Amino acid sequence: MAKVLVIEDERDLQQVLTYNLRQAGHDAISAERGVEGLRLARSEAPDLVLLDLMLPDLAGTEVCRSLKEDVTTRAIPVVMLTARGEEIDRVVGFELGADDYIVKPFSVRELLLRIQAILRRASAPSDRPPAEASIEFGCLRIDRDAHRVWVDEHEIELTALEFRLLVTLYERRNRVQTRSALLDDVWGIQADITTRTVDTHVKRLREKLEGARDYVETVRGVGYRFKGSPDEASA
Amino acid sequence: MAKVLVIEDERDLQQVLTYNLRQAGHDAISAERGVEGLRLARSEAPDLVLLDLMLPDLAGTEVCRSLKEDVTTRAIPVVMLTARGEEIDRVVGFELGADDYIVKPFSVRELLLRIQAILRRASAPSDRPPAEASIEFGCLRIDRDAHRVWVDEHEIELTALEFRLLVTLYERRNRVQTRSALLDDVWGIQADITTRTVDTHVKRLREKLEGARDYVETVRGVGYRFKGSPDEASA
DNA sequence: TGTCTGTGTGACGAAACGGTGACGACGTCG
DNA sequence: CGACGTCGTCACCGTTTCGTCACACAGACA
Repeated sequence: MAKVLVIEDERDLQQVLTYNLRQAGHDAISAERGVEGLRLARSEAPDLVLLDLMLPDLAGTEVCRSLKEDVTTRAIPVVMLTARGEEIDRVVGFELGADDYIVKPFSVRELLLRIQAILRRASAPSDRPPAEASIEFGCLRIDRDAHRVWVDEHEIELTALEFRLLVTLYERRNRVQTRSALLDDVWGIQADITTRTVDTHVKRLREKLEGARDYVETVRGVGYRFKGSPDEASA
Repeated sequence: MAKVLVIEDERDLQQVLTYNLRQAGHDAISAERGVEGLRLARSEAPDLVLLDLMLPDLAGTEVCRSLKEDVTTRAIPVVMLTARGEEIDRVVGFELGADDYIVKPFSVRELLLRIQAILRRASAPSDRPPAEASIEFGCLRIDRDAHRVWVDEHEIELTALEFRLLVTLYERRNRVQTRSALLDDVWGIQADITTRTVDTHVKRLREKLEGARDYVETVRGVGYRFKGSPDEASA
């Protein structure tokens, strides 16, 4: 399906990862050190990189930065692995350009799902316009780059989390997102969060959305859905 | 019906299981230890493995892992049995590749129902196209992603349960679904539900379906059936 | 036609679900 | 250090949804 480069020094974990990736039909290659990983990333042109943050030589963050600085590897999605102890601020990971972020111990199943999602997002940029930087939707305007949102020409202040929640819902408009799907996509996979937390943040988001609050619909017993415009819905 | 391998060291429980499996028309073989179980799994090619998590020699988790690593046994569905005390995180079970998961004490009937469901799922994965996201059928339109349903261009509001019931019936259109089959597929695995409950929900569904209500037919003495279009029916 | 079994229907109590406000933990910044 | 902002969790409450029951009704069969 796709070629995945695993950069991970712990042998056991590396084995588990490559094994499961191959099980899932992927092509897996691996490196134990950062420099080797960078080399492979350039020569093998993987579709995705799984990167441990703790490596013997280079810090994972450095590897990530390098990957994102190099023109030949810049476009490759990076998924970071971090132990629970070393919890970086999630934002730092995304700042470095990581596309996703997983805290150990994680479930292999969930990891694979995430990889699928990222590959899908990366591989099919054609059927869905590759994330517009600026979104205009009814009375709502979102500037992704600037992380700013306006409702009826008047700016509202969202936290980073609320912003991600809004954008995620918007990107999947007209599709119900279950709470766990949202936890995956917005929070980043950590299952140690109550699903009710999603509700709370939806509430906070709605409050701030004021006149645009009705775009976020509740689907009882299932999850939440961003209401697309009528014509889009029927399309 | 199917060949089931029971790997369970407690004699009593093993007896009960094999007895009931045979009662239900299955072919049951059993092992008391993990290694023996693995051997039988390879030589007997069962259709399903019932695996206790607590075994005298190997841990059930190890057995499961081995089953899933071996090419010849990989495809066999595994159902895990665990005592309530040893509650594993459910995710761990699925990580190991278990297909289902039952906590003791369980009702034999429930176990059998689960086994049925898994066998049904495993036996016919290919004959049916992977579920269309949008369904158009006569005056009925179903959008699975959005969880919305229209009858004659006019949207109707279904509860989550009603939606699942409708989709399930539709997916198996032209085939009668017994009440217990529906309980399995729509309700999940709550065996503690009266079959009459199905009737009630069919009634509620029909009410909301208005002009499309006749798609849901009653087959007296058997169950319910979604009436496919005439040409499909004869196909 | 009468009986018997199986299904439709309406009502009711219990449980589940989601919205909401409050609280404490944590990190940041002045 | 204290004030502030953000986030995760919890408890409460109104509403919806669900499961069950009793009874009416319909089809099968003699």
